[in-house]
Amino acid sequence: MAPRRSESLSRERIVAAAIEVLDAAGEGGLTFRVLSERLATGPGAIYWHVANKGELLGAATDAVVLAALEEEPASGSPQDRVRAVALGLFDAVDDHPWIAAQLSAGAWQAGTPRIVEAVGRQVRALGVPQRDWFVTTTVLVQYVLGAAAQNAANAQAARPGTSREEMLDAMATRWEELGPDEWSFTRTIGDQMRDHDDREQFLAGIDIALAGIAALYPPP
Amino acid sequence: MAPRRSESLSRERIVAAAIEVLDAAGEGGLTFRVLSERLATGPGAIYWHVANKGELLGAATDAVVLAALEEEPASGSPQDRVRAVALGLFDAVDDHPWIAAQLSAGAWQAGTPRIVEAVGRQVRALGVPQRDWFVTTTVLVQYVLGAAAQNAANAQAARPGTSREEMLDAMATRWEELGPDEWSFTRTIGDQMRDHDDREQFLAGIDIALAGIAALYPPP
DNA sequence: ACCTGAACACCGTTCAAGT
DNA sequence: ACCTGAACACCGTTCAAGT
Repeated sequence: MAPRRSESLSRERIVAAAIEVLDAAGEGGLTFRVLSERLATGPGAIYWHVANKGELLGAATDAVVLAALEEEPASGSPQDRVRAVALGLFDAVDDHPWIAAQLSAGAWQAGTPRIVEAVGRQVRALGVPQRDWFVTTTVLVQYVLGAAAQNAANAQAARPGTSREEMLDAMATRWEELGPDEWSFTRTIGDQMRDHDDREQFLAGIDIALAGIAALYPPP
Repeated sequence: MAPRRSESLSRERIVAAAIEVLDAAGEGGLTFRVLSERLATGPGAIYWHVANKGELLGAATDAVVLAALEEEPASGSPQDRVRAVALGLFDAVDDHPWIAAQLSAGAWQAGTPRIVEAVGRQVRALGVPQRDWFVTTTVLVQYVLGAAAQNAANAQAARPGTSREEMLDAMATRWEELGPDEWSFTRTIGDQMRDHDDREQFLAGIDIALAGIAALYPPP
């Protein structure tokens, strides 16, 4: 059922529709034909408002990231606020897995400064000396975006019909069956991989980074 | 000039040719038609050895990752060996930027266990208690892959004709011109972003993680 | 078993023509 | 200024037919 054309086309309406399509069908499912049908126009019409598919994906990612950052609470310790920003982005990637590729590839797009600002303020509050603000903040942001992206990819990787548990179990079993010498480490962590919780694992990374920052820049 | 068909087709020859095309023309440049022309066959022939484009990209990524890990030295402190593995992957991504998308998306493919093994052995040597081996190793691997991927994306983002310096300078200037209140942090790190070195920045992340591990699991 | 190459069902993007 | 929709130049993938 083609939706009736209530309002005229606009960049915002196009981006909103693109997000719906992406959430429902993934990046491969977003097509100018599908999108224009949903908007009750022709494919060419979209190009009046958006330069190309890449820009459309970028705009959709930005919208999702901005929405995620707005929920960020304005109080708590710097550590807690870093965790809050990180978890907000983690959940956003979880809800919209297609932004993962954009975040790790689209590199420092329009939405990224917001993330930098949100994280950087806590880095400053943590007592990191000014000359290391950029490095420290970037490291945190890179971890958050990179880890969230890889988590989303893992979640997507399951072939339809296979649950997360089945997939983890299969992979853990494969690891446990590796050669004893060449794989002396990997063999032993199969059951930890089977049992782990993605969110906890992600937060453990934040805690390692925060502990490292505290160790390198001890508060007075 | 179409190369003469010296040997018969094989998965290895196809993957090797794919890597050459990818290095020269990027992911968008890899086409079954281009590839088959280079191999002096028809596009259909490739499908006898490779299931589809995704599998081909995965195999190419694996080959590059395995080659990078083989250069890893077998001596040094655990910290230095973590740095060596990390830098090896960083450089591999730098030389073959197209693997970035694979590494952050292809999640735990065939090459990943090797990375886990290489990093995990050092985590073990660092004295991390066994019950935290999986989390700690995964955090390090996620940082390495995520940060390397984002660095590659940044390097690629420059439009042809723009140097890295020009791009960084333009971005730094944009940051410095942001509103004083809303962007009180981001405004101040423009010059650090202008001057930073990608490799050093990447290694700083490793050092923060190692410092965090040392703080959370103090050696006896 | 392995390769050929035409054909299929798509894509993103453009653009003359309309309003 | 904005929209239409046919057309262009591609894709990945399949498959009957060959060797």
